[in-house]
Amino acid sequence: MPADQRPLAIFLMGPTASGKTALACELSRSFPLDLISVDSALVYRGLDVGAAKPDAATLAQFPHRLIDIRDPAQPYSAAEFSADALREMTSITAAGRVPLLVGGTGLYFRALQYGLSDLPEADPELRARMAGEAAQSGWPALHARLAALDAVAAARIDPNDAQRIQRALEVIALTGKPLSQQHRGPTQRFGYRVLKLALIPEDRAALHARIARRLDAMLGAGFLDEVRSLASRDDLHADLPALRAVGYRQAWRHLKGEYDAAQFRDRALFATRQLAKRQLTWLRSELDARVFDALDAGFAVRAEAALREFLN
RNA sequence: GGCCAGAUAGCUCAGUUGGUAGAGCAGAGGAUUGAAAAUCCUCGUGUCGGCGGUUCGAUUCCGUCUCUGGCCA
Repeated sequence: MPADQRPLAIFLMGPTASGKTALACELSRSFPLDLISVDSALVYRGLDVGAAKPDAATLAQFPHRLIDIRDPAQPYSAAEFSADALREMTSITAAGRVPLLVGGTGLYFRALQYGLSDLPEADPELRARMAGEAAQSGWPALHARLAALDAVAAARIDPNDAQRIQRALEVIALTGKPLSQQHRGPTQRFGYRVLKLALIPEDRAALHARIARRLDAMLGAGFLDEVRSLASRDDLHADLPALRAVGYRQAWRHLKGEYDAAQFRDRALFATRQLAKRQLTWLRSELDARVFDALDAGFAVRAEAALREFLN
């Protein structure tokens, strides 16, 4: 069997508040790495403090690609990420360096590595129409319609899962073909030989404590002012993906008077912990990843050793 | 000190005309094809505050004690 000639790439994955950014910067001191962010919230300009975006000084010293590439009024998507990341990886590799993809968005990592089916992008008008219908008759009714058009997809999608029912119907409307009959992803294998590093905190309670400390730090660093300034724009609203991000959604409702300060903090905390849990679920399915305990001192040294071995 | 109202799942509470109890939130696990920090699914035995009494049987009724609110002194 011939040696694997594909260029190298590194994935650094972990839940929120696990220390991914710090490790990525640390590693890029010692190796010829260029960083690409894999994060559905960091793409938006103006989501800084509350999204735990690396600060300007850090970004100046360790540039991350795919941060601040979108206005919050404009939704981004996994498909766009996949194309953008591939393009950045190509350019990094061409420069003789190694891309390090760091982030916590499981679907983005998957879309990048395994591809998505060749499907049409979201159609806002169509979605608005379906949402209006659902408000009248309920999502289970639309699910029933989906069952008639695409039984396989309907069996997989829960009658209450508005988002997936909507997408499945949208694909049929736009292509005339059921979602379940569109094959998934490019058949060729991924163009990079990947080392996956997973930062998984073993001690959940300790992760929760870190999340709480970080939220309080965000609040002290002007998180609410940041959201106030977003709220002052008249082209932004609560249904945009950027403003549904953890913390922002709760801050928005607080500023609208729905939650008092204490409720806001509690709900933001809950939402962040729930995010971390879902991220960990993604990570457990990454069977070929090298796992490091993010809360264990010395994980950086071991990650570095793994990287050195991989790059040589 | 007196009167009244509470005391039930980690939290907020519902309920049992007496047959040992259930919601929301939190938490855990899972799914994940252009919104993914999204969206959805599954998971609830807890001295029903303590001790006595009545009863076949008390978390439920009665007494008493403790604690927490409120009102009156």
